[in-house]
Amino acid sequence: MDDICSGEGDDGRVVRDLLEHLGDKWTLLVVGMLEGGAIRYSELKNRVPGISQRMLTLTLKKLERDGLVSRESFPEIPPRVEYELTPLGHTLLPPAIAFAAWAHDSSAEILARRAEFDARVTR
Amino acid sequence: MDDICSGEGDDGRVVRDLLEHLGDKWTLLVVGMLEGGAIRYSELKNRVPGISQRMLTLTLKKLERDGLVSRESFPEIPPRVEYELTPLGHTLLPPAIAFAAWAHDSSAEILARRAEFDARVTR
DNA sequence: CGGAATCCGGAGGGATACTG
DNA sequence: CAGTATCCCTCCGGATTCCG
Repeated sequence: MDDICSGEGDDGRVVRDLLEHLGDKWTLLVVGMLEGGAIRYSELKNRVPGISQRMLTLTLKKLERDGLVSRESFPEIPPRVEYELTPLGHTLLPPAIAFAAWAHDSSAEILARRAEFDARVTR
Repeated sequence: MDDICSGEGDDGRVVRDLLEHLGDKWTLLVVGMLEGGAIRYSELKNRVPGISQRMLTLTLKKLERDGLVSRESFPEIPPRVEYELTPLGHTLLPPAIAFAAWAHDSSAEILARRAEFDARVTR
């Protein structure tokens, strides 16, 4: 398909940028966690195991900047901030889920192939 | 969906690893270029604009190790090496294309939101 | 032609401490 | 609680050179 490939034109560039953009260590995980609806910062942090405050904040800000996630802060004590997928953000869900499903379904075979390959090379 | 999320269990770990694995700078692009069938190293390098020899080699080796790509070298002069998606590799194509299509369709709106956001913050 | 090996700068990202 | 600010270090990945 040309969408993935095309080396020429601004279009290809943008697509590549987005791919790289979403492909970082945390973005897809965070998006996945937002599937269920609005959720607050600390809850998000709990559900994405291993993420640091710094990375969670940066990831959310990036997503907010791109219009994929909306942020609402409630001036209470203690403070509460909720994040939610925007309509645009929701459109990302199907491809992301398809991707995750593929990874889930293929992981066993991939691990097997990997072990096979390593055994062949190590010897 | 649990597939993207689940923090517990080896399963979640593997999926996350694969996501991170495929999410690097070049892997998806290379897979996309292989859609059309077997293709040789230099041709691949031409079609993935901006990739270095090092990264192309590393990416291909990683894909080969995971059983997504097969490598066949022809002992000729000059040497020729062809890469091709394995059946397992082909199963990655649909999700990857869905992803690229999303990026393609959404890029305009994302760029708009980004500009909007930046204007709001910069002021 | 198709790599492998080496060098190297800089971004990515973790840990920690502080603030409103 | 929800961040921000700093430090610091790993390792990704580009450029270059060498080999079969």
